[in-house]
Amino acid sequence: MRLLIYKFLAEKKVAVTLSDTENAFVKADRTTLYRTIKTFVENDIVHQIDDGTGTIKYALCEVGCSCDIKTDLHLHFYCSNCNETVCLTDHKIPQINVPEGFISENVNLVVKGICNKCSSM
Amino acid sequence: MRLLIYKFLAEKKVAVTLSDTENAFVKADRTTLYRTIKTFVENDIVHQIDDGTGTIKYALCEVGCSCDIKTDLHLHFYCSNCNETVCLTDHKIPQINVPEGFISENVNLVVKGICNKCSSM
DNA sequence: TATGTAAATGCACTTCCTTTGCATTATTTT
DNA sequence: AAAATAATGCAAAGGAAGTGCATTTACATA
Repeated sequence: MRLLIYKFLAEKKVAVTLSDTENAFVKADRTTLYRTIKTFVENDIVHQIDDGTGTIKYALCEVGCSCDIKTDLHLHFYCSNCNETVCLTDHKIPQINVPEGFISENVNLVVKGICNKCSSM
Repeated sequence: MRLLIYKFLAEKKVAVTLSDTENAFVKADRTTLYRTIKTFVENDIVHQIDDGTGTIKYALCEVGCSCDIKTDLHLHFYCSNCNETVCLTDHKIPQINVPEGFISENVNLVVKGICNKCSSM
């Protein structure tokens, strides 16, 4: 099961929701998928993305990704046309300055707009 | 009613959820608050913040804010200790480069960590 | 091979939040 | 004052995340 889900995520180029996975695996129960992905997340195999749509999306981490805040934070692009979220893994998040007293532990950067596929149509 | 809600938002220094507002106005109905805030959002009086907690938060726009992508996008800081989200209006979001073909319309940047209040305790 | 233990699965249910439909009440306009 | 428009409240729907428990499957070891 886990292998199947892993494969599914690997084939998808975009981040998927739990429902997406559910639709892909009609036979399996929602809970199984939920917990499997949760296991993946806990083991840094996939990362969660909150793209502002209200539903969490998941995507495989890059090869060699350690989910480390300093090196592995890339930005995500949410297309408001096709509703897909892609990982722009080559685009690391720039250094963000926070005021005195604030300690930053994590950064989430989502760019919303039209993706390359939709803009070329 | 709208004036009251506006005042409430103005007094709050942090972004609030719908529930927060609900607790502040026990007499008013949830729907009224919801719709009022929605109206505010549509008229660029407040902006929505998705800080990754799963519940949308709202905060007044700055004076003179036109919710314009080029000038008014500031970053938000979510404190994982006190669960509060503050607008760092002085910290504009840096220029984000997206690949060829992508058209960016909006940028959402949330830094997660410990806020100044909590770090000094 | 039998069997005991741990992990994985499925079902049902709960909870939380957002959103909408509809009837009622208030407010404005003519 | 009557008509039109807007605002409110109640109820309920809808979506999604998460949990408890029982059952099944897999695995290791005696």
